Amino acid sequence: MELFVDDGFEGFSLRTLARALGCSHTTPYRYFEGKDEIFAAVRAEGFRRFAAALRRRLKGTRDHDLRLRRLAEAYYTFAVSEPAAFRVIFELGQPEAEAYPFVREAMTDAWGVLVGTVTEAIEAGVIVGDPKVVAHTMWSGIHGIAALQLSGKLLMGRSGDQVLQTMVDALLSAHRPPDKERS
Amino acid sequence: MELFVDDGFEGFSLRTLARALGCSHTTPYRYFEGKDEIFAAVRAEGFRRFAAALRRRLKGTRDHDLRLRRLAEAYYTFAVSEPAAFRVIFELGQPEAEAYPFVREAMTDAWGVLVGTVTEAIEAGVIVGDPKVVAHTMWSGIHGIAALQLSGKLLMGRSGDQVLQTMVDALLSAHRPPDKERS
DNA sequence: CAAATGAATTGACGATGTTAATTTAACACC
DNA sequence: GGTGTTAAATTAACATCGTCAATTCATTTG
Repeated sequence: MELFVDDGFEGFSLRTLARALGCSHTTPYRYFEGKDEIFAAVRAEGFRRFAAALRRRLKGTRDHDLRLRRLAEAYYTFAVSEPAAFRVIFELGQPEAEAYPFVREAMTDAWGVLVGTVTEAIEAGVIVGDPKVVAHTMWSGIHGIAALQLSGKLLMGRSGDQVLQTMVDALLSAHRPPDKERS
Repeated sequence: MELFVDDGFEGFSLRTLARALGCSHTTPYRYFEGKDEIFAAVRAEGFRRFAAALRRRLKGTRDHDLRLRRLAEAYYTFAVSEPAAFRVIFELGQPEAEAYPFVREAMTDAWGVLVGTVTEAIEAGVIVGDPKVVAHTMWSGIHGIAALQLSGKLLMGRSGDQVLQTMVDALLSAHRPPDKERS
């Protein structure tokens, strides 16, 4: 994953990887079937780091509203603090990589954190709606901010925090129960 | 851009392009300085199509609320109906491509449609807030849905429309003026 | 027609992903 | 300790890629 930070995304090569590892350029073929699987392995690792970062930020927080806010914050923070991992995970247009089962597994695990937190908040009555739809809406909102930030299209790169705050407030207030108390 | 649809994103090669054009593999060098500039040209074209699609959908609509909804719809529709162009535009992690002035130009033009429509709606009193922040928030929300849809992570690929509807409703209702009439 | 200029092609170089053949290392067994 | 077997790593080679230099072809100009 370090090679992605240095050489960018396209410039990644097995041979420089092998050079960095101190072995010959075909040694990785003994452990992976080719570049695609190495790619997939890095992707899976990215998903694992992502899920771990989300869970870490959630740990110890009981209040559902705060959990949702912290989840959004962790999502965005992960994107800007580990851009290489975020890119590897969310880069558009590599549908074949998810064919590897261990990538799908790591992906659904990370996704489970997001959808699970939303579902718990709905069950607790903090917000209302179809868990899947609400989860995907919130996730999409945060993801869009992170994605545009990473490609340098968000406010010319400055202060994504304010946009994030606006987004979270809007999404939460739109899904408040009509006129109930939180249990 | 067709080659991106067929061969994916990484598999694009100048030589197959030349083969498809019926010329030799170095002929493009007479018109472009290299692969990067060809890439940038395709990117600029993508931005132009994007801006054109947005303007086309906006044409003839006066009501600001409807304009914002149609803009969001056009954004999403463009992503799913022209995924190759959308990828070329919004793929993460190619900051060097925007160095070409004609790419920046096409990008700021497309961006102007989005920020302009939001600004007009704010000036008309339909929604409130800092134009830049509101525009980026709405854009991010729609963009996130489109991006996740394209990478197959949105509701397992089905029914992004419901998520889009939820998102737009949430973002619009959150920015309504406190208790005023629309002028 | 000759000269000169622009356009297109060929040839070559280093680098990449991948496969096949070859060498090196490690280990059980008589 | 020597032997056969298996795993691991290396070397060699191939097709392809982006790019540059030299060359050929075409077209216009005087």
